[in-house]
Amino acid sequence: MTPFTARVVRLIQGIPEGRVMTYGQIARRAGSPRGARQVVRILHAMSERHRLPWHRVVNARGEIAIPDAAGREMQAQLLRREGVAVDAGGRVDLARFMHEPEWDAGW
DNA sequence: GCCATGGCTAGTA
DNA sequence: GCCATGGCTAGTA
Repeated sequence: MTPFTARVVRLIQGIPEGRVMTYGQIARRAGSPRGARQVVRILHAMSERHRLPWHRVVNARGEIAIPDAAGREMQAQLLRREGVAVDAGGRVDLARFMHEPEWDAGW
């Protein structure tokens, strides 16, 4: 695991219940302002092994961005279960639910 | 080294 | 257009 990957993992692990972060926001906090797509990759590769709350990551517009319908539905359920309002279009109000970590992953 | 990958995104038209 | 990875390949040693 590279240092960048480790920082991304820690940031995602630090998202509390009932809050979300965006791909780009995580990339910025991990020191790679335009690395949003790397966050996608890491989510795929590391979610299981590192017990990442993958469902707390949405795109810059607050939308659930999983390709297949079943996955989108599952993410919406997981979020609602912890108190995040997801509208019919699969959108979350970032003004209400976005998590801003106190710390930038140390680098 | 090269190249595909990927659930993106800032900022035009 | 961006860019960090992993896998594969040509082509040296």
